[in-house]
Amino acid sequence: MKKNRDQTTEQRILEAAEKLFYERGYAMTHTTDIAREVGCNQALVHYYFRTKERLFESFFENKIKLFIGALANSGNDETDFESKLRKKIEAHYDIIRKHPRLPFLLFNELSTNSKKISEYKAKLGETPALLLESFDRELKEQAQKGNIIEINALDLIATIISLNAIMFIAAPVFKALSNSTEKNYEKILDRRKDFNVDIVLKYLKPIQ
Amino acid sequence: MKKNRDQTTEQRILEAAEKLFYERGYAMTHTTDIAREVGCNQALVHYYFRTKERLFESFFENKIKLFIGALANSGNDETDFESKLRKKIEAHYDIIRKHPRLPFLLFNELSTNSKKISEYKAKLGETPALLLESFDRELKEQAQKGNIIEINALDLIATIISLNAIMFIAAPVFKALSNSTEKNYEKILDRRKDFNVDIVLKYLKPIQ
DNA sequence: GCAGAAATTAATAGCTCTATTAAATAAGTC
DNA sequence: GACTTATTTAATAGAGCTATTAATTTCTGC
Repeated sequence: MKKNRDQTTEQRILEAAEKLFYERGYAMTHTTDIAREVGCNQALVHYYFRTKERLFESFFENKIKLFIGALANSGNDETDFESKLRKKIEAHYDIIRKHPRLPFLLFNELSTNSKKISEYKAKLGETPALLLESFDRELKEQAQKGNIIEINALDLIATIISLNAIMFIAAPVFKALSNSTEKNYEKILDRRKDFNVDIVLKYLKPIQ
Repeated sequence: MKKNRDQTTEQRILEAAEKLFYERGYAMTHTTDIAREVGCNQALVHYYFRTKERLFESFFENKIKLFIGALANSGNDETDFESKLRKKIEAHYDIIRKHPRLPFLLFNELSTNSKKISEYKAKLGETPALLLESFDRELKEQAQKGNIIEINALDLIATIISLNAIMFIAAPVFKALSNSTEKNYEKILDRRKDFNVDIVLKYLKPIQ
């Protein structure tokens, strides 16, 4: 246990946990596995994080922020609404591509653990609701200007998230279905980003 | 253990398992829980299904067929391509609404268990690939006729599946985010079916 | 280099879960 | 009703998991 690749043991445990939680989810990842992955004693995992639950929380919160942040914070410097939206979709897609198992884990934890929803709701307070409202207003404005059709924020966000996540959530299925090698599938993923932007923007475009 | 509501014990076990597997997934559902749900001894679960794994398989296969079948078999009697596609999307959406946890479970099992992919690939043989090919041909035909833009089958299927699944996969999040009561969310789900048809058909429509 | 703090390990208690086995009960069958 | 088979239960082996504790090693400042 001295492979000190410039990382503290705590960091290495967190990383190993991250990897395994992504791969197998919470229930199927054991502190024993994490220790084995790191190459340390299993008690050490508990020494640093006390419980498996806390360890999980440690990385889960960051990931949620990453996921939401991509949509909320990207493209806000664009003046043109279409460019702004495009940037948001692309940034969100890029984050997911970097963390392909993230959407899945996110939906999983938030839907099997209904406590967590209320926890995060309490923790985040009014912020999400306010963001949603302000996005709703923006969409209404843009619709009145005739730039887009009428749509509510939730529908649009759901659409973006689903389109961006699907190729990763269902990757094994699609890979098998299309007889894709890893490289081939990477190409499919490249294309898909533009596809998603196109489908959203085309839907929003008022009939000419 | 004599509440014989016209069902065999085996069926009742399978149903209880179904319910719990949907709610909690494979790992978090225990044969003990299933027995408690049924109101029988835990050993009985093993008596009928031998292992938890086999019990899981027993219902999982049916569900996969349900999911794929909705897309593959609906609307095929329509002559008009657009109507056909509309029917497929709607049927698929309806199945998911009836089994809201199905997409999630499906993606989960197929992505954590890469063995299963090859298993199903072996079991289903060429059928999926052939279906995909024939759908690809049909899309090319329709594109040549000028009825739709060019698109490959995988992209289209991925789009439909993702749009149809998102409101269910992310239901707890969206419910919390929109401050929806159960009834309110049902209304959102009603609307969403048409929304999904619209967004797909609008994307496919050639620019006029 | 030594005392005290931090990091790490070995060992294990205490649970929980799956699966099996043997015994008990219920349900046919002739 | 006796015999056979099917269903159900109680008990438990055996494995694996989390978390804790106490002991050991490594590090740090003086």
